[in-house]
Amino acid sequence: MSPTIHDVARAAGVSIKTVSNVVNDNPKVGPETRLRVHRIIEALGYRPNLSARGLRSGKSGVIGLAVPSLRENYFAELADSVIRAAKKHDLRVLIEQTDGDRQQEISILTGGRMRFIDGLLFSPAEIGQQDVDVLSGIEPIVLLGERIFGGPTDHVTMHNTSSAKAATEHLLDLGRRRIALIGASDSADDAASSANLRERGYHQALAEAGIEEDPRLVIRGGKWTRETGLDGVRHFISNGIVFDAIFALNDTLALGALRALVHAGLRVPEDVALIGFDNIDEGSFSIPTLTSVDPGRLEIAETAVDLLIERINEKGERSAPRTVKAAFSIIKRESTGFATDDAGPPQ
Amino acid sequence: MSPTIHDVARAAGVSIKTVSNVVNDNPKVGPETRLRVHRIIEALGYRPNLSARGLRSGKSGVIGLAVPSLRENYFAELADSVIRAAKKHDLRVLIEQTDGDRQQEISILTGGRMRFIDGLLFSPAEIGQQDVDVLSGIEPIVLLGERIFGGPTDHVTMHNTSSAKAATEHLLDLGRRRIALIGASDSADDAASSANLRERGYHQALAEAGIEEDPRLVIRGGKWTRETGLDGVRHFISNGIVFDAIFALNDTLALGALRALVHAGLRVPEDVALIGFDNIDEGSFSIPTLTSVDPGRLEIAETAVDLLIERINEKGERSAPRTVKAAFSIIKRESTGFATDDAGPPQ
DNA sequence: ATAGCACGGTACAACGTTGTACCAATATGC
DNA sequence: GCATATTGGTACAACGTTGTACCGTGCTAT
Repeated sequence: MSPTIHDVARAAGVSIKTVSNVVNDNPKVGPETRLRVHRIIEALGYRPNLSARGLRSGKSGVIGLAVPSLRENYFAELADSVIRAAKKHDLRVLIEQTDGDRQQEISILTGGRMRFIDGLLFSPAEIGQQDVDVLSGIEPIVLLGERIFGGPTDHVTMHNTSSAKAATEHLLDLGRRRIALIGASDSADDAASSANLRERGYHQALAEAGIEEDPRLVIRGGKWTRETGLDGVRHFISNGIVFDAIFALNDTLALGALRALVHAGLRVPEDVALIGFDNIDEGSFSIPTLTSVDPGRLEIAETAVDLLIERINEKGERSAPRTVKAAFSIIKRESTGFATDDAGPPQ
Repeated sequence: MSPTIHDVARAAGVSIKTVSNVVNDNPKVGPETRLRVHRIIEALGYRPNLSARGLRSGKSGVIGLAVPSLRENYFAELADSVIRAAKKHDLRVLIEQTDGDRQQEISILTGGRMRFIDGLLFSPAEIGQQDVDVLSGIEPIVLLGERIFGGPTDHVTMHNTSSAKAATEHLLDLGRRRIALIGASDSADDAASSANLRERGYHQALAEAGIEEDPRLVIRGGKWTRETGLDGVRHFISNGIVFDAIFALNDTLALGALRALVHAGLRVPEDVALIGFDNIDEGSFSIPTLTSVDPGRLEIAETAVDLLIERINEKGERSAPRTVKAAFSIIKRESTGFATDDAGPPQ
């Protein structure tokens, strides 16, 4: 068995509390005692037992991150950013995957699977406004992304509508007029879903430009996968629907669409300009490179961790929930005609 | 505060042990008592405190996974597979990133940062044979990938050499004779590194085919990133080195190379056939889709979790370390001339 | 009738830590 | 020279669980 604080205390001829004080840099211990204890700790290879510490202090030093799947690039990159942000505060991250499944999402929130984490960063995919009550659990939660507004928890999100509007305007600036939208929701119910928020920006931009919309240009339904993007373009082509630009509601859709465009012999950006959303790493290496909305992933991760830590350390009354929106930007690359000679690494 | 086992016991009029027995499906409790306790648990929303349980049982139900970075697709996908495999055994996964940095790798192994995990899956990038001693820590460790052989721990790996040989043979079968290698190591010291093992397979295949090698076709040094792949191809072109195929030692390198090839107006696979290694998701959506060596990621993850669990449950003497190699296969796609009409999702 | 036993349950200690309360010795103030 | 801080330390309880040992009741087998 690994040595405990008792073993160290015995070997050093002091009380266990003194060892504890040394370990925690508690001032109440003289310099030479401190040195002696440190030496014994080193010699024995003592490491505090985090379960015991967690039990005693009520903190484990671990936060949870629940995302649909790490196989979706955006979430892998988000997880990377979260782990880095957490590390700065000496926190570790436990990752759960929900597969975008409502049952699994709820089970994580209620199941107590994560009982010893100090707090949870939760990126919901399916649960929405109607599930607000399951969020009022005990542990601090910070929500990432959309779907639940006015809930009882902090919320870090992005400028979905205005950035989507900016993306559409970028295509309009290129002179495109028949701009397709891929990845729209097939249900208007959940007005706060990413899909519906972003779609709103699309409509706003077109309206302000005085463009008459063709509803056939909007592909609804389907998961935000490459298949959906690919099928969307195929649908346009096989039905003779003409388009000169595509706004895909995330990069994965855009990359799927890109594949179908190339396959069909359409040139990007000459025949069709293409813009995605998320600015995943892959977009700077696709052929052509992909113009995309950068939703501020790094800022989202860092803000979320900061908010969560505040909640964890909050004593007494829980203060009112806050919502933070990260700054966005449009990253212009080859798929809308902007040369990126050197396909450099993303930030 | 959340309710404890004591609250439940008081409300149900039983002892805390009985509640514990109910929670753990211990048989020593009558049906109606069990029902009553269950009801109270439900009503109070009681969830066992995992820190306390962990302290008492010496197990936390959490395993660690240390990888260079989730931003590298292979590791994101590996993490996904590990989380899924762990979930089947009701284990949770805590992820640490080492950034492929030797200091960070060592600090994870020695630092006790992960003190309350039951075991660690460790995917080393920098530490090697010379660091074998830091592995003989207390907690069970299973190594993923290469670099350390004959160490004191279990080891789940892949058929690096024979699969690399098969990859090269695949290119030879297409009639290619000037096969470039991208991603080779610039140090022959660490014979057990993935790079050197795979390179050996390349040489073996060429030798058996009776092909005289041109050392200029081997690009050494650089991280396994898209940039390195891209730079490799640029180097060939700008130096007038002729080649008709590329074996990239991982898919990221291959995708970088692909970008440079397209940029240079070379057709894949007509002018240059291309094969990668890892079979990451992205390869089935690149343009053209990427032929790759599938190293058996799923099998690796599941085997590793199984081995780790065995170690965790092992009592007394630690048995001899084992090494398992997963089965590989060559996934033939467009980059070596195999049509994949429908760019379907990977397994 | 009684030993034996299964059943359903309880009491208590222990896991390894840290907070609270306390204490002894030395230094400080007037 | 005596009260009073200050410093460096100790003892003990408590965090919430589960394993071990135990106990009472009622049933079965002799």
